[in-house]
Amino acid sequence: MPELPEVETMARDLREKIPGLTVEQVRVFDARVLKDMTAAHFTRRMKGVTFGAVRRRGKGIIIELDNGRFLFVQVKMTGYFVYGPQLRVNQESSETKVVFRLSNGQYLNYNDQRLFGWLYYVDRLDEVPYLTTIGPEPLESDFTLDDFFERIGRRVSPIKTLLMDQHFIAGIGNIYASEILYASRIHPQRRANTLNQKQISRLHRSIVKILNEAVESRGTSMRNYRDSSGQKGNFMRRIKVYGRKDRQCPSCKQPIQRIVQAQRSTFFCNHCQE
DNA sequence: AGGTCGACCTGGCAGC
DNA sequence: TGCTGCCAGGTCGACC
Repeated sequence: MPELPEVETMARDLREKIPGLTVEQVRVFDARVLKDMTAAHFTRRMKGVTFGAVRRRGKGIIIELDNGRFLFVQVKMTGYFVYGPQLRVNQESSETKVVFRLSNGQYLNYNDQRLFGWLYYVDRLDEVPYLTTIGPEPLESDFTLDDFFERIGRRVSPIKTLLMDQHFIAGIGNIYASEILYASRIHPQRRANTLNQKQISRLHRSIVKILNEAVESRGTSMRNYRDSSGQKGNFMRRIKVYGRKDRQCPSCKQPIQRIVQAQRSTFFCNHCQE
């Protein structure tokens, strides 16, 4: 899915567009995206509600509602929003699962090809297990080197796997884990507790730098990802290793390697990363 | 406690 | 042209 930078882009786009707008009509095309709720129930709850503040936590989008409730969205691998005028029926994407008609005459579609994503309608955010268990936000001030250093030293799992563990740190997924480790010159199979102080410091700096740059670029579009206007993210151009097996390392010109860790592809340079 | 693996889904693409 | 198998920005729960 969309990782932190892509979800941040989605949240920022929604924040520009939907606060203050009221839901006039809801159409559910596939109720499998609704968490613990039938289409009828969801429609009844959402109709007449006005959207409030929008924010991101980890890879989730939190939308406040004027009735004190929340819409929480986990887009997982292929979920995304489309905002704009109504599409004619035969132009509507087969990926469109839920459509909200808004009080300004515009439409907000939730699309999701693989149906892994979820829309939660909840009374309180602590009803969402994901939100109560995920780790620190890497772009917030409480993501300090001291704390990171202290926690990383207690973990024995390979560093790539650990970076993707949302309980350890929120928001990093498969693309940025590879990119961050390349920038840090750390081998993805290194056990977390074997990293020295210098490496941990480089890793901490790279996490913040890469994620910030990717947010500035409105994310990465390898395949499916699009923003709510249908545009691709621009960080693709700055990808150094992800998806580039057998291509040259930008630094040493050796071929990029692909391995599988925890059932996910990892890309790295065996020469530059140790 | 912490790690690994299958399950949840659809669709694009390479190879035969 | 099929067909098969592999691959895909994620997370949860069952198992060791």
